Amino acid sequence: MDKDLQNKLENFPIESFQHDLINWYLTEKRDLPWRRDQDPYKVWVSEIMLQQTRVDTVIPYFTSFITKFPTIESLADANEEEVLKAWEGLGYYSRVRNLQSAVKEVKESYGGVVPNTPNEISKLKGVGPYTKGAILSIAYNIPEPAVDGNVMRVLSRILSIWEDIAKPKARKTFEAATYELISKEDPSSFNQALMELGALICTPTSPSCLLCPVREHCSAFEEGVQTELPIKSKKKKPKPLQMAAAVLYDQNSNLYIHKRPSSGLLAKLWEYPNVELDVTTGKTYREQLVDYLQDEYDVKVELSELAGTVEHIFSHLIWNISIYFGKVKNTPNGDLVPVTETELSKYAFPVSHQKIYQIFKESDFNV
DNA sequence: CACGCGTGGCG
DNA sequence: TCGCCAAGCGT
Repeated sequence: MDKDLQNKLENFPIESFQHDLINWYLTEKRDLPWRRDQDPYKVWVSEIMLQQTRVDTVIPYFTSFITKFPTIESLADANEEEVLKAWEGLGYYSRVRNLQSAVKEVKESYGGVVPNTPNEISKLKGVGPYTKGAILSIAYNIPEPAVDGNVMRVLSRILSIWEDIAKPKARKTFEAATYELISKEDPSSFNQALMELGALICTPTSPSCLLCPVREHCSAFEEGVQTELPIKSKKKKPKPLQMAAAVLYDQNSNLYIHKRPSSGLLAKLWEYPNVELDVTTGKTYREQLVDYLQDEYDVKVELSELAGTVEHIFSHLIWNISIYFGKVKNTPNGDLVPVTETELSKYAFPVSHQKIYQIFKESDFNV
């Protein structure tokens, strides 16, 4: 461990800090659906959903997901399409594909019981250092660090750690500190309390230090630098791409959709056929889309004029999608699947493609 | 290590 | 309007 940090921890009133933090948590913690019991499966599902996702967003998804898949076994045996549908709109879809894969592994190799050792649980797909510590501490009361963005922010202030928390190696520093600070009597409450404090009091831009149960232990507050911490380097801007998408239909009122590849962006989700446009050619977007539909799906179409646009912002890129409608003139190849509008609700789409369908539905375009 | 990987909310 | 997210993980 860093010598300076070691020095800070030696002079830190650990027991008093634990006591003040945990007592605050036990009094003030929110009544969240995944805190009703310590079922390791439910703790696991909640931790995966909460990765990079707000509590308010997760709550309805968690409730309905647990209703649909109440146990390890039910999720392991579930149809993949149905599982993706339950995640539709939550984002980071590899989370749920990895979760189902890991749950199958638990069913087959661990008798359906979530393992309770760091080694075994780390081998499960989608369970990284944070989720490992969260499940072990919250479900099994094992004193392992669960270092997320909240914990790094809170501890960077408490201990005045000026390390860039955007760098992967910073997590090591905070794990080392947490090993020293964590309550051996109640590691579950301790870890959750750090995160709860980060969510409710020790917030990123304007922390409520006057309400903080541990401000007398906080180095940054003492120095008046709480808003300078944590140090976090900037991410780079997403790169904009021009896209065109087609809502295709036939004389039987079928719509034509395509399943995305099993890896990469929005893997295994469904979409309306679309193509990235080359803005350097002389061809119009509409012409490029017609050519693409012919080349990719062997389909001839009668395409409308521009019907609308949809923007889809990812963390690393932006799709600017121009929307067209089109009647198919022949039967497309098997990569384009005809479905009725009723059947659409069984397929999981990214939000941008739900918006594309909305534009189609709300238009006065007659199918 | 750097980057790919979603989405909706907020100051 | 727009940057910055919010309980990260896989490669």
